[in-house]
Amino acid sequence: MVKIENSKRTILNLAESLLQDKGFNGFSYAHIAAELGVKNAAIHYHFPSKEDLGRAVIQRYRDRFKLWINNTRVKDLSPQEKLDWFFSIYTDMRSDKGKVCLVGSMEAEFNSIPEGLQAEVEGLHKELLKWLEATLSEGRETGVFKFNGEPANKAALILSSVQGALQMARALGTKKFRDVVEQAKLDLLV
Amino acid sequence: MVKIENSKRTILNLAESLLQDKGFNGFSYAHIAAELGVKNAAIHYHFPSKEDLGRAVIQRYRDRFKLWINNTRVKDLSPQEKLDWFFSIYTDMRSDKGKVCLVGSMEAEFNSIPEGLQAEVEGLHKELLKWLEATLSEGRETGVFKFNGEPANKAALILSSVQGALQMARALGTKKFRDVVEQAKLDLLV
DNA sequence: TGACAAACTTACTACTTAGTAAGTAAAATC
DNA sequence: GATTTTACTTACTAAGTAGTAAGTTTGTCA
Repeated sequence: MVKIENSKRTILNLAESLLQDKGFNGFSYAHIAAELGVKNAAIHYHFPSKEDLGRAVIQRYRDRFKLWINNTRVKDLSPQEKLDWFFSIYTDMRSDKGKVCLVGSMEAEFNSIPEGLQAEVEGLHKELLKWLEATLSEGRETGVFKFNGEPANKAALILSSVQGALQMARALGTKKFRDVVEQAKLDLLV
Repeated sequence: MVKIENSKRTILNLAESLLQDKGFNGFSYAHIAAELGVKNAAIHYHFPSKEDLGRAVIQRYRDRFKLWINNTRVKDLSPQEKLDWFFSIYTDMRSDKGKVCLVGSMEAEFNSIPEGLQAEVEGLHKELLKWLEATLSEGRETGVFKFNGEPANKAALILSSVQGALQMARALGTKKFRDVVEQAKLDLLV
């Protein structure tokens, strides 16, 4: 008997990775089991249904994001540094086997995933937007960012564009992703 | 015996719709057959493999886009009108049962679709970008658009953002999609 | 030391998947 | 009018899917 927490965490890690690589309909319990060297039923023991597994992955992601943004390491950064940190999350995904944003992956397949997952995705997306909006707002007030319109709309545009850019990079290469990030920064220049 | 062209076209219409609704891994030959009131094998008669069907959908989409942009209806428009026409394509997708961009849908599942499809998606994405870049270039030269940096990068950002915004709208509603489009226009204002 | 519970395996079910081979009815072509 | 071609249906196959029930091993704790 190995430690509970390790098995469960390893499954979540693999599921998260597969979600961002192949999509929810693109991986199966058999893939996870094979990779871990266990049987299918072992995965069902920890996560009875695929919906349970998907929900757990997103819930963990949400918790992690909340922890990050409330950590002084991020909280005390300047708006520009906060934005750079934000972009670096996506740059890291691109570097990590060309993964895409969890939210984008699930929203592309939104109408063929369980409802419980849809609700979880909605929650995560709102949290990402809210933080980005606050960061853009703070940056404009302190005069380091410049843009027209509502911070909420600018946040929606920037988040959509990095989400889309990670997908674009799969067909057109990493350079295209970097171009989008650079353009997004350029469009905030005072 | 019904007409060849009608059957084939009906299958393509349904497949395109399902691709933009559920994703490549989210629909099956059985779905199409049931909807059309025929048997599975009838679909295989027209498109031997699912890869053949997917390729045909994207090839038709590429042909359609080429026809549109070379038609005087679009070719003779002003840069602003061209951009509005471009955005209207995506607005129409959103109105049509919350569909997403074909390219975004396939790129989200890129690593779990056949290689022949990947190549076709790459081609389509390049064509979309090329046209948008030319339109932005023309608009900046004639003084109706204003932006920093390369037109190619601005095109990549705008295309990524509408692609991402259609996905975002599935979780957060149509208003969010419209907000992104308005912000994109605002960011081009002279 | 014995009961219990955690973390599995074995062995399975019911269903869906893409894909095929052989047959059939009707339309088009010679 | 006979032959061929088109557009299917019928009837499969082999593989993969999520999920379950019952048994087994192994560590923990009273």
